[in-house]
Amino acid sequence: MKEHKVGSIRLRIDFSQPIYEQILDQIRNAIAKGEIQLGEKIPSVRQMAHELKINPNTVMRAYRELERAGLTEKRRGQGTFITASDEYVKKFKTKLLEQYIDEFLENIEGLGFSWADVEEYVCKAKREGK
Amino acid sequence: MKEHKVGSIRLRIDFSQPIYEQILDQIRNAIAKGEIQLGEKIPSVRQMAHELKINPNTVMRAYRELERAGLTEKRRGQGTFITASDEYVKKFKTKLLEQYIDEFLENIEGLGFSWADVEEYVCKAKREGK
DNA sequence: TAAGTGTATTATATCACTTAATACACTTAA
DNA sequence: TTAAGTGTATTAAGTGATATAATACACTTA
Repeated sequence: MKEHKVGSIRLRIDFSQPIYEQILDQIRNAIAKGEIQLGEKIPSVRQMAHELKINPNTVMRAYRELERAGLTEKRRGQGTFITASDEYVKKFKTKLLEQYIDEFLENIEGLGFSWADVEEYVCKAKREGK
Repeated sequence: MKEHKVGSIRLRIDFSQPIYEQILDQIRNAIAKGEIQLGEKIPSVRQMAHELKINPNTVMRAYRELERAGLTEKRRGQGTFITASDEYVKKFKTKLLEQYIDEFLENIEGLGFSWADVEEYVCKAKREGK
């Protein structure tokens, strides 16, 4: 449960999930939230590995997935950069939201709650969360 | 992605998750949905293992977790039974719902959508889902 | 007593994840 | 040209979770 700041990126790594997945998720979310500027260079594989005290291969895997998602672009000898498309990030955020919603609806489906019940609990959770 | 019917329980087992977790989740949900009667005897470890063509130890693990969650009660020489408390199931369902809601809110937090936006997408997903 | 329960143990196999060491290709700046 | 810093690739090994296998024990019921 350590909190690191690598470059402009805040990362919380624990043992709940694979490390590469945590890095992937958190950078992805940071992009969606606008915490990382479009076009910005993110820390190199080696620097990230060094600061998080993990293996470069693990960072590599996270970065590879980021590129597969179309969120970053790598330039040999220069580094890894956030894909500079506002439009794409917007689409990506929407896709993320819809994915989370589908997952949520699937989870609660058949639990026997009316939608009014669900809404009430959501409101309660929102009040308590903040 | 095979569909089995063991006793009164429908089970879909695939390779997306650990087998014991799928059994656990699906029996838990079946209880919450009322698809399994309270007090009912569920298939024995051996029968379940035989029908799903998996190892008894794997079934055991699922059943152990079910008991840890307070949903079942085992009687040596007799079998495993659903805990006969309507009240407890009700509490359990509420806890499940709240857990799913928390997870959902945490996921979408900071994506930059207003709550009105989220509600709109939820409505859309509900229409398309059914 | 026999058959059917849950339980426990030990051993083995497989896979995902992670680390480690090393080498190569490319870019930039001194 | 050279050195340092990039991403990339490969091979090997270690670890833990998951699953299987074989076997034995304790209990309940018919």
